[in-house]
Amino acid sequence: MGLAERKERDKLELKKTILEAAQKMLLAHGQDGLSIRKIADEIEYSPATIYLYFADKDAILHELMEMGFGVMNEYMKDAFAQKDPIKRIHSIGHAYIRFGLENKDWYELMFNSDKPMKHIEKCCEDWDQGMAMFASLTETCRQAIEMHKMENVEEQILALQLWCSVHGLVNLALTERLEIVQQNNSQVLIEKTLDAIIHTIFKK
Amino acid sequence: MGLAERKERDKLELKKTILEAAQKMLLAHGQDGLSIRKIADEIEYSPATIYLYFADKDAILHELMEMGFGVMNEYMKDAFAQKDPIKRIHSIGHAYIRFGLENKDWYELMFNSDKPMKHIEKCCEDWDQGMAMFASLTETCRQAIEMHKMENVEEQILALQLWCSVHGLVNLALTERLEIVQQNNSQVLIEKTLDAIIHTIFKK
DNA sequence: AAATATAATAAACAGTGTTCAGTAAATAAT
DNA sequence: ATTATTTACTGAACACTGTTTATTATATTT
Repeated sequence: MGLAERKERDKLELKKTILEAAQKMLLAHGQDGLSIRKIADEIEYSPATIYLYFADKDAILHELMEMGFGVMNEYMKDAFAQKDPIKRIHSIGHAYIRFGLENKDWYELMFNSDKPMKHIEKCCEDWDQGMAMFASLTETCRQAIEMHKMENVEEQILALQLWCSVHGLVNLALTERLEIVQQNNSQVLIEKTLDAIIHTIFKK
Repeated sequence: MGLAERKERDKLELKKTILEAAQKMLLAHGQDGLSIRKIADEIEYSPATIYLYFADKDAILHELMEMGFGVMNEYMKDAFAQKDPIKRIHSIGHAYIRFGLENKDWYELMFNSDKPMKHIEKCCEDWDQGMAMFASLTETCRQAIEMHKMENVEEQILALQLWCSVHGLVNLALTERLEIVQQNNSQVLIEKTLDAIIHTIFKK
């Protein structure tokens, strides 16, 4: 059955080509500049062909989202490797923010857009990479709580507290709300705020 | 010149009618379901007419955003009236989150969408209501810092720390990221996280 | 009554996601 | 080798979107 297999490979091949064109467009023109017709144009197929490989646009955005987590993991690798849990939290925060600011379109897809989530609902899938990342953060928080002998602190709540802070910070920055409210150098402002967040939690 | 004035009034009248139809659509079907052609249909004018009253769709979304701040102010009124600055911060946080969760489409427009911001840039206007709200929060932080004799805490940074936390929390909830990561009752989770944020900052 | 200014629009342009009937080519069965 | 069937693909249409422009109808001035 070598023939059937080659066929299968060819199908995957075109699917990959579509996704590559989609990624190129996302990075060049953002989610708004990403259209199925333009993808079709780019890969020199008709728009209808794309629907033989993806259920709809949401499905494409979902796959792009998964690719985005791949990019993010690169940013987070070193941070998660840190031994000391509190230093690790600091590094994770920094890496998270840096990823967000440097990859607006990936970030949008992974943490804001409802379109990949719609696909997840439709197909009864999971937001598994997001869940995995949060689980890792929660585990780091557990270690930090243990190490610092913090009382009455739930690891889940602490993890969420950290996540929503950096998530909010990144979003305010990406949507131009920060620089309008405060003319200061945004980069420095963000840095100082992240430091403040972590310091207030783990102050000695 | 009573006639010219009546004309002027009539122009404002139709502008108001357009905005009312737009608001109705926003609340019924969200920003995606809000189209100029549907507004035109609703008010029984041609789409082109709307462009005699608004430069483009961004201008309409910007006016809606301003209306959104009106709605939000209702939510915040009691909170800002609190005497004790720390209780006030708590109340503001609660009111902010409640507003966000109960008014997804307003919130989106005010704090996430780039379209009203594009209009602000184009017309060299200000995000004045957003700035005013942040200024009030900053002033409350100044009072809290003074009262608690907190050292090495900048009011601006503290205000931003609070804002980005609740902003992040609201966004995670509105985009369905919360309930996926954590199956617990989201409402309770949010409540506990807000309490934790404020407790870690102002712990005795 | 004629000239002018105002208000509204029909129609077009260029784009979007998506569906479906139909075609051409490759494979399978006879 | 010829026919039948499956597979891969597409043209064209549908129902939308924001926006512009030339034109028309109405109202106001002269």
